[in-house]
Parts: sequence; C-alpha cells; structure tokens
Amino acid sequence: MANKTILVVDDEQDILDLIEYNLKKEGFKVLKAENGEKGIEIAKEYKPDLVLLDIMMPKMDGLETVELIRKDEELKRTPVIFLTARSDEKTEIESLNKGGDDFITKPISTTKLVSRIKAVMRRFDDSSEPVNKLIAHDLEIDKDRYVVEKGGKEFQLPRKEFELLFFLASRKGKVLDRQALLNKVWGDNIYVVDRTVDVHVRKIREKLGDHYIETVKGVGYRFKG
Amino acid sequence: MANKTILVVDDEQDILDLIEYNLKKEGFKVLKAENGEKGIEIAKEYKPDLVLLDIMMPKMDGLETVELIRKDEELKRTPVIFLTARSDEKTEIESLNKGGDDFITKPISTTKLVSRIKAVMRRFDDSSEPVNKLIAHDLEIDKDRYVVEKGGKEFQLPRKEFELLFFLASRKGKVLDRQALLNKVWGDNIYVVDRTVDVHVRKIREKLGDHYIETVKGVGYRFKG
DNA sequence: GTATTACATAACAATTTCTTCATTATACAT
DNA sequence: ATGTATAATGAAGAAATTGTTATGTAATAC
Repeated sequence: MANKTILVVDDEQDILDLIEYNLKKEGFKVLKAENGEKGIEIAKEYKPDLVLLDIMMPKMDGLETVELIRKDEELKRTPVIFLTARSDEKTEIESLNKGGDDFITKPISTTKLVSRIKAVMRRFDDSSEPVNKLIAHDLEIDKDRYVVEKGGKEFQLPRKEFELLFFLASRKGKVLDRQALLNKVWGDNIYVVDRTVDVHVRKIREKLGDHYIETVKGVGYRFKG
Repeated sequence: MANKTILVVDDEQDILDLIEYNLKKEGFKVLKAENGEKGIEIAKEYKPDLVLLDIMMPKMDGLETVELIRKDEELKRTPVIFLTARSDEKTEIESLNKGGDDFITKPISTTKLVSRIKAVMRRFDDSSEPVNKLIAHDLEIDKDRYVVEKGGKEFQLPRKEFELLFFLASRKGKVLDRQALLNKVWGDNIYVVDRTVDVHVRKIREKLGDHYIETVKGVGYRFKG
C-alpha cells in the first residue's frame, strides 16, 4: 500500500495542505492541484494511483473533471474519491455515482479519509498481492499464521471462524448477508444451511468479544468500523 | 483473482489448448467447449466466472451464443469476451451490442489476453460495485453499511425503516403513494395494510427528526428537496 | 484405535421488528 | 366554523430474526 501516489484537487489551500500532511504521514506520495484543469494536467503527467477530488470548485468542478478522467484512455481506470461538503444541496451527489468510486464529506476525519483511501485502493489494486495481515481496532488478523492477536495475546481460531472473521474484517463496515458470506468463505457451490454462519459468529464473539462483529437484523453481519 | 473459472468456446482445438495452457499458468480453472451449444450446456452446469467466445464457429456462432447467455437468468451477468480473427469494425460493434464485454482479435498475445480478462473481471467483481450512498440535506444514507449518519452521529435503523428512507431519499422531491412504497420497499406480492407505511414514517421521524419526510395529504409521502 | 477438535444442523429461547387497530389530532373543503 | 377525510399516535400482539445450547458426525491428533 505504501509508495502510492495520490493526487488531491481542491481549491482551498488549507484543505490541500491538511490532506497532504495526513497522507504523507501515512506514507503516500502526494500531488496537489488547485483546480480541475491543473488536476487533469498533473494526472496525465504523473498517473497517480488515486485522485481525491473536491466537487465544488470554480471553473471546472469535480464532476466535469471526473468525466474527463473517465474519457481518457490512460486515466479512466484511476479510482476517484469525491470530497464534498455535507448538506451541500446544489451538488446532486445522487447522480454522481457514475464516475466516482466513493465520496467523503467534509469536514474530514483524517482517519476515515485514510481508511477509505486504502479501501478503494485495495479494490483497484492490480498487483493483487493478497493482503495477509489486517489490523482492525485492537485486532491483528494474520492469515499467514491463522492467528489473531489482541492485546499481546494470541488466539488460535479454527479455520472457518478465522476465515469468516478475516473476510468480514477485510470488508470493514460493509454489511454482508449470510449467502454472501457462505459464497465467499465456504465457497460458491458448497451447500450449507445459512444459519451456520450464526454459530460461527457466536464462537468468534465468545473468543474475542462481541464488539467486533455487529448484527444488522434482517440483513446480515458487519465488521464494526 | 485466482481461483476463477473461465469457459473457452472455440471450434479450433489448437486454440483451445493454447488458451487453456496460458490461463492455467495464470491460476485460472479452465473449461472448454468446441461449439456454442456445448458452451451453453457447460456454462449452465458450472457457472464460469467469465466466458471467452469465438465469434466464427459452425452451427451456432458466438453472437447467437451470447444472446442465449444474456437471456438465461443465471448466466446473464457473466462477462463475455469475444475472440475473432476478423478485425473489421462492424463485427466488433455488433458483438459489443449483442452483449459482449470486450473484444480480442486473433492472433492472440497471451499477456494481452490475460490482462484483458483480469480487467473485465475487475469490472464485474462485486467489490467494485457502485457506491450505495446518498446524501440528502444533512443525512448520509449508506446502504453498504445500513447506517444513516447525521451530524457525525450514526443511526442504526431497522431494515424496513432504512429501506423506506433510502427509497424515498433516492426519489427526492417526488411524491410516492403508499402502494408504490409498499411495492418497491416491501415487494410486489406482499400483502400488508397500506397504513403500515405511516407507522414506519413515524418511526423514522422519531429518530431523525420530522423535517425530512413530508406528508402530502391524500396522496402519499415525499422526501423533502 | 481413541480422544479431541471442528463443523453443521436442529431446537427453542430471547429479542427485535413489523403489523395492526383503536384513538386522537390535523388538514381541508364547504 | 363545522364536518369529513386523512394522518399521527399509542399500544399490543404477531411475526420474523437472531442468540444460544445441544447433538451427531466428520476430520484430525494422539
């Protein structure tokens, strides 16, 4: 994940600097542009791994900018995350889903910003070296050793429990229904009653505590975060 | 990306073997069929993650085959890449219109083949689904997480309430009558008294405040905006 | 071969969510 | 203003969903 370049496009210098500071702290390289036109120029030249794009900008706004990105053969696959002021009525964000891969509302919590960036990058990562170590809250989930570490203690979960936890944690925040979990953890053409998931969730909670996996009744389960 | 199954349909055994060899080297599982009919059969049985389809084949050609795939409820979402010797534009356009997702001309560079396959799969991978998030006024309604955020606070609505809110917000400004809401949120052939909607609206208002959903007396409800 | 562990499933208890209905309040037309 | 239709509200019971425990079987370790 390190060594990736992120282009930040925003007309407010303060925000540009703030984001730059936080991303550099995380090990990203950061490029800056104060409007859409310059953003496109820089993107074409440096091919960033991800673009953070403010929606409200003078001249060329974020929506126009992303359209240009999506039309450019070399840039079209670059993930774009929008920045937007919450309760910003003028920008019809509903319709913008077409070109963006996520969006984040200002004011920005920097931890949230970084974790969203990482999540989006993971989705787009070509090199696809599988991630074998997840850190979530106070858990360290190590798939190489099939071990979960928490507060200096090591927990040895059985395979299914471990893989379920790992998968949930790798989609942190997203609600996954039982069928999706079965398909991804158990395998596509395995036939198991879907309530089996419940029992495994319970065992995980028993061992690690019940504040990691949340139940969304009627929908599925979600790793907190 | 590994562990995916690819069905290759081509009438030339040499090409079948060549592609199989290269895809297996990349870690894909490979199924083979020497004509469209068999291809469909195998696809129905094994549900491959992607189909490589030669356009020029005796009996049923690739275009017919993809039409059948697109009509089959279980297969219609399977990505299809066409193979063809012809490099003329008409065929290309026609095939993409008929439901292909990409197009590769023979002779095939195997690295190109693999990278195209990966690209198409990435487009279809469910992790890169569009973002299910709405912003309306000061609400952030996130269907991935089944959470509503307002002023930094997260609200966990029960399923029906959430889905009702989401649906109303996704049609911001439009008045929807109770029956329409029931059909869209509850489902077409579910029988519940239409006043049930009222109760859910009330609960949403209780939790988030009553200035989001407006009542249009004698007609239905409308998300403000 | 036996003991142990992991796994899937079923049963039922606990909980939450959903639906209904009766009552009260409100908007609207006359 | 008054009456009528419609919606809001409160509260109860039904339905749905999940948590939990127990049990049988398969896989693995000893």
